Amino acid sequence: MSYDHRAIESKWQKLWESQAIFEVTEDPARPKFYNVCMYPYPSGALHQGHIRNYTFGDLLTRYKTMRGFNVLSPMGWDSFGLNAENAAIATGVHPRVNTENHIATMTTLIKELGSMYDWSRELASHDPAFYRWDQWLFLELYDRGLAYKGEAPVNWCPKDLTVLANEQVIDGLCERCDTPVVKRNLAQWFFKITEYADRLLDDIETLEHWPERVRRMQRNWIGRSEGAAFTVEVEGGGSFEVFTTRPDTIFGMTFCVLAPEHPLVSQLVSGAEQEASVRDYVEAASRVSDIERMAEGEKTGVFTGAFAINPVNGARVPIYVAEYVLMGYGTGAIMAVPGQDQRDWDFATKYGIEIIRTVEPPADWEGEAYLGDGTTINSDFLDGLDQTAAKHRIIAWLEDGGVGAATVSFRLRDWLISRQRYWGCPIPMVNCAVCGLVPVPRDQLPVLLPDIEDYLPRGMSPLAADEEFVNTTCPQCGGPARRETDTMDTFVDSSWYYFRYTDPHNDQAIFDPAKPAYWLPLDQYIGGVEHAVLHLLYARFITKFLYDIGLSTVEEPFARLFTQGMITLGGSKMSKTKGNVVDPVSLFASHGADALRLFHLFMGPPTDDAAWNPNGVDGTRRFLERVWKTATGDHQFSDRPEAERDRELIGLAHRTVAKVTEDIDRFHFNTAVPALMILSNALADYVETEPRSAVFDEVLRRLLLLMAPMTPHVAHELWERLGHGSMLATEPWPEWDAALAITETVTLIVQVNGKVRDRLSVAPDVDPGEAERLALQSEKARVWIDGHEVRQVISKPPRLVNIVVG
RNA sequence: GCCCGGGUGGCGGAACGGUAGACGCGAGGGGCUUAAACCCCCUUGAGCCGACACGGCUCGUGUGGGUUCGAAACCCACCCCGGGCACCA
Repeated sequence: MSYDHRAIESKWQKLWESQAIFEVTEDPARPKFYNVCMYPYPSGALHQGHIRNYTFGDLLTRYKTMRGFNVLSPMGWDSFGLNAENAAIATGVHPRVNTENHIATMTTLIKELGSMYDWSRELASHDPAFYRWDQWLFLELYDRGLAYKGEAPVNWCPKDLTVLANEQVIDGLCERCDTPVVKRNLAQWFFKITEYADRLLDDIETLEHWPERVRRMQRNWIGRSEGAAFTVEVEGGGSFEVFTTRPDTIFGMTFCVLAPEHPLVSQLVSGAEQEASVRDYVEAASRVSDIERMAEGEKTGVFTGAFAINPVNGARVPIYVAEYVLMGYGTGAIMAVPGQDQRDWDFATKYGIEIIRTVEPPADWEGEAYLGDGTTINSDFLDGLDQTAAKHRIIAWLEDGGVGAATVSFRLRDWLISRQRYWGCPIPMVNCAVCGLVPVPRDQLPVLLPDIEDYLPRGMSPLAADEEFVNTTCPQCGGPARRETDTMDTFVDSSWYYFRYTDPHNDQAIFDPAKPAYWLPLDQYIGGVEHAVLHLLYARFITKFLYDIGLSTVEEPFARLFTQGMITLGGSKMSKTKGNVVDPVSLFASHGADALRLFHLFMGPPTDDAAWNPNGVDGTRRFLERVWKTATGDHQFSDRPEAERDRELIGLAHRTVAKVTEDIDRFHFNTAVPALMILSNALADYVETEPRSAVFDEVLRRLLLLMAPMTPHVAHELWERLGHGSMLATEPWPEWDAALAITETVTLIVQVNGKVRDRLSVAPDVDPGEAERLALQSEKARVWIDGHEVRQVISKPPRLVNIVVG
């Protein structure tokens, strides 16, 4: 190999760092560009996904810097969380020790990639200087009723012995350990994200530079549905609320269903002959995990013995308890309309319940429940109306009678933030026997996470065993009190860390609002698509909250979101469990960081999953070798018609600048790289022997400028060796001249009936008549034209002439 | 079931409705070398015609239709792969 990547990479990494090129402050004179790669969990290893992420991010940092932006690109650590704690349980080493070792290792590796950050702003969520403000944020939410403790059926992972947010349950399984999740009634801390549901949904429309896929996933997740809620009286006393999206079908309600967890159930059956069977059913339902519930194909349920009164016509209908109604959605109770709902149809059929159609199905309808539009029937004063009119009419009727109202239901639940685990941010609350729940005063923050010996989860936070931590005095009455021992979900940390980057060392406030006022929103946020609904939704929520309390000038934190694809090998995601990991760090040693970076840019569209090619980095290294050889060789220029050849090469250089610029701007890195290869190959062909020419120097200069953000070490080294005194990283990005970018000749395609029959070389500005004449004269085309009538000639000079013959 | 993406050589992938397969990997052949590696050159969608060579023809972007002078791209139907959501009332 002709260049020593180890030597030049470490040389330039040191220079960039010592010259603090990527350390920035607010500068109103320049346009800002706030660029963040999602901060990593410090696992201790750098995998290909990280490399891909940071290569894209660094490319942008460097590119935007060259384009004159004031670029902030910080780095930090998502350093709380279950992984470190589980590792601690396995090894006995304190999570802090492990975490901090991992951070040190990963910092070194990230620097070896040549990826540049403003390290003066580094933060870590396990640092009390950071999590102190998690606690402060919690108190702000608490003061406004947006953080609350409530008993609710929660997702419980029996293996990790902790609760999970809805978003952390995948197909009924714990997202970390794939254990089936069960429901438990527990007192837990929640953030009231549902209060923001409408704004979170509506503002998705403003996120025009987000991938449509992520926007759709968030819309889905929030799951807004419009309908009506109304009260159903129970015969003999009592009532319950139901929610429906189809109030127009109310006359078809032939039974009602309560969720097994519905609070009215036990009251309804108390003393009834059905009491035992209903209690058995509810008991059985509570024992199975959601995944088992879903696996049940057939709907099951049990009659309560009670009857409800349909408010619209006084009909007496049976009340059932059935698993297919979920306590977690709507009101946990439904009016069942088997004629217009397939689930209700199935249930009614199984239990012999009456079915009334209230919407006229099409004449040829052979299905069961009819969900489509039609004329309303069997519905008294709604008869003859279409669905929209019927909905309006019935809602007005419900409202007039004080029975119900139009309402909106969300699939989104409040965000459950408490975790019964050790390695997280303590919740800053105390329980006083006299005063109840009392917030820790802000001047007593942070509530420090104590060092403990035993992190084994026992269904309560390990902190509960630390008497010294737990026992405290009540901030209100001074009497004895006990601290909250749950810690916060790590997604609380990540929902605001990008604010903290703008003022990372502030020990008086979470940040000075003037700082994010300058930097936010993020101009680019880059990370994996797996965060589409978790982190990205929570972060939007917290930003809106910070906006509401006057700390943020923006309601949406991420102006542009880029979600990168995964790296796959042998058809599946690279992962330790699959055993198909290619360690990127060994490639630093063998091929160098530049070659690895370039391959990540080259391997395919950045949004798509990309298959790892074991020989790919060989290829990009070969390219860099050729550039090196071309740039450093002693060249002679042979006799040739110089002017024309020079113009061609200059033209290509200008076209390449245009193409690479455009491709970077639209994140098409995989097509920018080939453009560089073509230019460098042309340059290599151009040189034969010495001495250098001005054209060669100019084209090479441009090539190195274009390479600077992609393969910064090689580009900087060659830049220096060619005698440029400046630092390449701060050189302005090259411009291009459209006049020079023009080619001498272009290929004119001659088609006959749409088939290519000849290719002619013409001037780029050839006029339409001339192009047509040349095409019609083409001998190769004449073979296909002669003997036929020319019916039409489509002339699109200078690229194409299509001759239509009959 | 509903909602999205996507199907192009041996592989990753290019291609404003206008030369399909850029660029790279791999493979084959040749050169360099005592030899190998590196490196350099040539070939590389399929089939066929022609032949010293230049060349030429037909087919070809999941399948079947359609629109168009012209379709990988636009429209309709279907098949397959990937993802998201899902007893959501």
